[in-house]
Amino acid sequence: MYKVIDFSLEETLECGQCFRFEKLEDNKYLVVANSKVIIIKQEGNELIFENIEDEKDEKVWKNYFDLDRDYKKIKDELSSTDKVLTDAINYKPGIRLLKQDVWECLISFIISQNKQIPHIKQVIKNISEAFGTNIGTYNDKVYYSFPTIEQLSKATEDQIRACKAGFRAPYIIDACAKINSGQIDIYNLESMETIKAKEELLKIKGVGNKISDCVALFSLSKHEVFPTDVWIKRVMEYFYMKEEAELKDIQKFAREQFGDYAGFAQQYLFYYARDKKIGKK
DNA sequence: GACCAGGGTAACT
DNA sequence: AGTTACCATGGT
Repeated sequence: MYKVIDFSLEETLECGQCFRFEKLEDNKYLVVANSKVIIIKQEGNELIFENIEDEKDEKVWKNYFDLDRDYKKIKDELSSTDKVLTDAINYKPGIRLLKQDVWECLISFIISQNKQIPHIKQVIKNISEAFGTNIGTYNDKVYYSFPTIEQLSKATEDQIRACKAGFRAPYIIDACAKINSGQIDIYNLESMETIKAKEELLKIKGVGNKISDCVALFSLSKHEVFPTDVWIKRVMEYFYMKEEAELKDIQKFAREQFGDYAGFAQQYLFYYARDKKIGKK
């Protein structure tokens, strides 16, 4: 059990950064990550892990939920920049940026392109069931870990297509080939400069600016990047640019406006825009 | 049935 | 170097 502040389990899981969770009840979730299934619930400012084994495990999940970071400081600093962002922060003040595994995060966001979140979750589940490891049962349902690099590298393009990945299947094959061969060392990216890490990720087919930004933010702790998807584009044009803007101009603006915490700002704005359907018609 | 989704590639000017 | 069709699949 932990005391948590500036944290909402629901907001953190539902804000679109991760895909392997199920809502069991209000403020109670099943999460699949770190090759484990955990049941976690929040009661006020208490966070309760129902099936955690030892202290080492606790550390892993504390790290996963980014519980040691001072979010009040981040939110205060971001709130001082402008009113729009203040509104977005106050709308979902309990969001935290998860620390996700870089391999799973990369493949997940390759799958995400041009897809809605429920579909993304389904395809990742299909792939895990097809190639991952049985990691336990809950409510008579069997859960599978996200496949390792080795496991997924055994898959054929047709098998991945069968998981409903569609045209993204060859991209996943390419990622497996480049990573399993050692050509790209994704577990070394965190120690690199953001630009260098992105360069490496961009070598993979189907990985462009947005997906590499998501990996950088959600698993490499590169908190200054500003992943710009359709929703972020809309919210930025609607509130800040006041006209249609190009990707590079939006990202440049965001870095100047939000500074080194641009990635956090992005996540508050994303949830806000998507929930309120900002700029959509 | 048209349109869109946490985009990116390749084939065009 | 800048635009544009197209890529599978499911929801609205």
